Amino acid sequence: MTNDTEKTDYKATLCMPSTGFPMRANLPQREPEMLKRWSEMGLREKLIERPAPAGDYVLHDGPPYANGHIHIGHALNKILKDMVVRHQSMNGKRAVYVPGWDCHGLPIEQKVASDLGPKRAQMTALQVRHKCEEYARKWVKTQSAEFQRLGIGGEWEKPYLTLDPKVEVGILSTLRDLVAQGYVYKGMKPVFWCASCQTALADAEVEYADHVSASIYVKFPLLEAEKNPATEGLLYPSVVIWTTTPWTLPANLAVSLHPDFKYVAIRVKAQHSGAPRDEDYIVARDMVEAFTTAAGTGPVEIIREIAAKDLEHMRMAHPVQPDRTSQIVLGTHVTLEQGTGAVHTAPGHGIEDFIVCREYDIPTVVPVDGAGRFTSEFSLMEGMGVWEANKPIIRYLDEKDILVHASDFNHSYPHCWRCHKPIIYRATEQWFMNVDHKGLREAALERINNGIQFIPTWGHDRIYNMMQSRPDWCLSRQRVWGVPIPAVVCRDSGKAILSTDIIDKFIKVVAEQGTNAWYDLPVEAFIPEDFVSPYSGGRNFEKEFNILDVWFDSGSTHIAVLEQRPELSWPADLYLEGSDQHRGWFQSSLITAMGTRQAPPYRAVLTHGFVLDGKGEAMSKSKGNVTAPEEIVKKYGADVLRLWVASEDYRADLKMSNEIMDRVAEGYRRIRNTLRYLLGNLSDFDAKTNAVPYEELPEADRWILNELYELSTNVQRAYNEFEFHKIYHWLQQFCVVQLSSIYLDMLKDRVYCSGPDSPLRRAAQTAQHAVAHTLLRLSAPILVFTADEAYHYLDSEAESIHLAAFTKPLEVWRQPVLAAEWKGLLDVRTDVLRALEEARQVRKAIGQSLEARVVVAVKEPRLRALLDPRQAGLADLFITSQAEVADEPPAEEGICSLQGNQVHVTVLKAEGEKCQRCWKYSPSVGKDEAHKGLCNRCADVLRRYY
RNA sequence: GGGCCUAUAGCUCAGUUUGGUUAGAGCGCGCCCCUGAUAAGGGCGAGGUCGGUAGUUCGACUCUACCUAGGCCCA
Repeated sequence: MTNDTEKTDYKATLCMPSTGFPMRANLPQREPEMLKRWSEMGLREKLIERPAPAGDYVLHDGPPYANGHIHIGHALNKILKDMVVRHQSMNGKRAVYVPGWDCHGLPIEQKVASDLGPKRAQMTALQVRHKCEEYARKWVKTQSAEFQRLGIGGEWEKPYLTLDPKVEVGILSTLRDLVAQGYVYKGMKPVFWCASCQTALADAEVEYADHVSASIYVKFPLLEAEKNPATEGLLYPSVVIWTTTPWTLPANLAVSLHPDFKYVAIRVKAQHSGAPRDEDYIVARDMVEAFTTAAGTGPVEIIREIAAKDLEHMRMAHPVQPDRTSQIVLGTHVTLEQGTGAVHTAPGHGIEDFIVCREYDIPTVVPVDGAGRFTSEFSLMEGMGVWEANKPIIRYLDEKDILVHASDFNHSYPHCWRCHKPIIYRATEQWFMNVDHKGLREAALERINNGIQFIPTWGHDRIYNMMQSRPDWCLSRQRVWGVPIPAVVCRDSGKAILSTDIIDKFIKVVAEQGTNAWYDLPVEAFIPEDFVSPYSGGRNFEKEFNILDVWFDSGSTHIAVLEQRPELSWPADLYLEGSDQHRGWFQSSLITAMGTRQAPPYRAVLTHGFVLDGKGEAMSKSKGNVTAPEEIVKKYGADVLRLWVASEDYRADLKMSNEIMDRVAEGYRRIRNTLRYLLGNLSDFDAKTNAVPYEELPEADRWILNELYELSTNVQRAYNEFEFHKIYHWLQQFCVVQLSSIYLDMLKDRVYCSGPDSPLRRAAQTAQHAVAHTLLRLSAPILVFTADEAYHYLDSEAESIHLAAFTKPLEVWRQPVLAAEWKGLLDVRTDVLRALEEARQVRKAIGQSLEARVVVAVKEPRLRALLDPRQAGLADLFITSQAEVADEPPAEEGICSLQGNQVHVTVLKAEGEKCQRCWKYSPSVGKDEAHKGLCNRCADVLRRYY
């Protein structure tokens, strides 16, 4: 045959897809180019300026910390936010996204200090603050570029920074409002304290190292034991405690027992004034053996069991403060891991001690000064350092016959990260916010129950439980890098004052000079003219140098940013952060809002999980399983990273691995290629002049439009419900199944062979045009780069897909009856394809399905009603050259036959010769005088169009 | 130790709300076709004791309890 030349000739008469949209995405290179284009065309401005018929949508950005490069969790968070914002924007809302940064706080101060090294000691607070600002701004710049590279759209030129004086004013005015309403008080709280550096330490500044402490068992003799039936009749009864910090005994105010533990009195041979005598010790029943062994008491006898409750409130002689007593309290912090089940409790030196004593209204006593020396509160050893005091205290206990046993004890103990000396726990004065004042806690809980949408819903339980049990908020930090708490001390009375008058004056100064003014200007600059100390009536003040907890900074941004910026509004429609923020930002923002505005700062709270490795374990440097967003962007491109975010269900934790990313990249490729094919088929289509009215579309086109209707409806609903992973799977599946496998495959003959301007081809293009437009819009919030790139090939005059709106699918597209019928047809198709596969793979009788003719045999009326009216179109559906419906399988054997689930299928050789143009077999081939190698359809097409 | 969450094919997800026929999809994998979507496209197929155990029930992936593994936040 002379086919070779002939084939080539006819290929030129086919309408093959043609597009400049590349198959290979090359995203790492192309994406930055698109960012540049968007910036040059002023996409942001256009988005903001265009009319917003549906109103505003405010997603308030939780500020990341301005320290270090962004990690995968940041990327996840920002991409989710971006998808929400873009979706809202395409829904006709004005969704201005103002990114923010948390710029104050210890980690930056620490990093700057370690960069400075020994120089730090010579620098003033102001100089350090300048360095910190410089450092924070550097990382803001870096992270901003990294976020933008991910395609996150936002006000990157004017973000909010918590170090910006405008924001600082907002933070301070939040504090002012709380002070005005009486929420803020000064109280005590135990903190880590380095006596050598004379400073408070944050948890992050503490390192643990081995340390040898004194381990002692001490008797607390019960007073008035005869008056309590529980202890009546015991011999010299005392409660025995165990401690490794003898120096905290002077601060002892109580002994804690666990309310649920069983306690016993044991009879012990003790020494008293140099002579032996029987005494009864009270310890936890389960600790008797451990205690008697460790203390070497010898054999003991259990005299009686005693419930902890029956001992509550009993008084005991104080071991080292003769003019004071101690009392028994109950607390669940008591454990049976070590000791006696009775815990020495000094609220000035332990957080749990502090908490349990607060419940009993026991005041906090701190007999230790900032240098770690005893004050006059412990006159016996006033001026002595706590570490030197251990031995004399033990000796004193022994002399008083209340020491049961003493030994050395080697354990892990907190040390100062800077001077490496052991540190102490010491209660200091701090500013607090009372979360129960004016019923704030109850009001917040009420609003959590009513009026805030939580996505997923269990976010409600989480924040509710936390809000229910959280302690007062410690607002102050003894640091330099932050918003100063403008409190002053009245020199005459020694009392601290936090006054709205002073805060107001400070705010005015901050608006002009920033918060550095607190360090720069004399205290007089902040004292209003007629202000006098409420304690002394004098005007003799000095500044306090505490800064606000950084959580207060970010917890005030709903006021400092949403209320300040004209393009934003209060409250936010949505806060969207990781699930750790139930304790963090969600809560701090809620508290400040309830305190100052009596309402929550957000209408909805969405939380996402954390990014884990392929095995589902947390990423950590030590495990070496960390994936940086930069790596993904370099290897696959930002759109693939975004598609990964969309593909995973963020309500649980998300997994990332090479395999997962390869799968997503594959999914991306399929979507991209499907788009490319659609664009290729539409290259010569002008919707204005070529579109075919819906009523004139062939059934297959109406079917795909129905599928498109379903897709569009479902996807838009999923966007509204923040279910992005469903969108990914639906888009992917639509491209692969409905389009590639079914519709586009069966369309090829019509599109390629019918002739460029034939109604059949124009009809196919009309449907594909709708598909392409819808698909691009639906995917635009996720595939920000790819969707826009493709959009320009679809409509060269359009500026950007991101200025387009989601469109409601046309109601006429919805054809439930047709859809149900086609479901039946496609089931028949499945049977046919299986038969064709047997003909191909087992019988080796055909290659292309066009080489076959199929006979579908079935009697069932339901199926016949489906098939009979469509006989003419079945070959197209099956992509065979011929297809017919019969009552019985044909007499001739054919290539193979198969009883499928729906119908019996016989595969036969196609009738006639192969048309050299459309490759279908037809008896009409050879009949046309002018075109011997063609079927009559192709011959007609050539005459008409070529 | 406490609060909240997760666990369905190698991977990502449906399904479970109101317990009920052979638990679905896409990707990947195996085999095949095509070479007119071609660093593409199509077909067929093999993969799951629904984390484990016990219980409720005529019947459980679905309900209950406990356990295991993992995550976040606390202690």
